Amino acid sequence: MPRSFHLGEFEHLVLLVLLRVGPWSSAPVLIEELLRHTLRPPTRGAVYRTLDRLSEKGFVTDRSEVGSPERAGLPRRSFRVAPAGLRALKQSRHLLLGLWSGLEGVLD
Amino acid sequence: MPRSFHLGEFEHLVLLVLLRVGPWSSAPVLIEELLRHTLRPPTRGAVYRTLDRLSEKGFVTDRSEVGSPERAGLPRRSFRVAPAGLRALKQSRHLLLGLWSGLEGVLD
DNA sequence: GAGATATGTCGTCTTTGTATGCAATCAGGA
DNA sequence: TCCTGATTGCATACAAAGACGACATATCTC
Repeated sequence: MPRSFHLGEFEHLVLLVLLRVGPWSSAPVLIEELLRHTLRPPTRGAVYRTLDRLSEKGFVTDRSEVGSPERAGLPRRSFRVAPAGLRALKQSRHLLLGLWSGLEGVLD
Repeated sequence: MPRSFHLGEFEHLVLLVLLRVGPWSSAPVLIEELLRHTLRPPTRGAVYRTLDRLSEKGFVTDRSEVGSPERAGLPRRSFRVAPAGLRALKQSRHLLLGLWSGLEGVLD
């Protein structure tokens, strides 16, 4: 997939979930949302790795907040979908919608 | 993703395309259809490997026809989506539709 | 402090994705 | 019939993605 922008399956999910929960969310929040939608509980390691990769690709922007102990358990790292990430999401969506078109009956 | 049924990104595409082109299609036909929908030209090797894996997982059924030289260049191996494959496709679709819901404006 | 809980990192392994190249098959013409 | 080139199937090798689990660090409560 060296073709620059192809999202892996899990990368796709993580990116989508990040878009849902909103800008500057932390990994635990993403994990919680993932759990709500899929039944599989992803390990934190998997999520962080994926976020790293998405970050390297420029699909998400991340920032670390060191000195803001506002509330209990405040995360140090938060993420948001970058423009390129949004583009990739749109692209995947269009592709799938196109492939599904005409199969509505078969696929429920 | 050892979780039995998770489709990889490309596996998903190949399975979907197989569903589109119809039961007992050959790899070249799938490749052609893939080209029509995605802009990336997958190599034959990639498609065959993916079909092998889908077959191992029970998502596609394949058969080899040896003695049917009906027409020019008739393929020897053809594939169809197995029930488990259809289930996996439905599942992926439901998941994505769920994650997209509410984001229509953002994702076009 | 001390213990419990929450958060982030990393090494390692398995699974997927991709490219390359060889072997077999087949069509069509010399 | 025997080349020749195109098509098809597959093995091999390797890169990227996904997953797990152990470890480290922080934070809260007491």
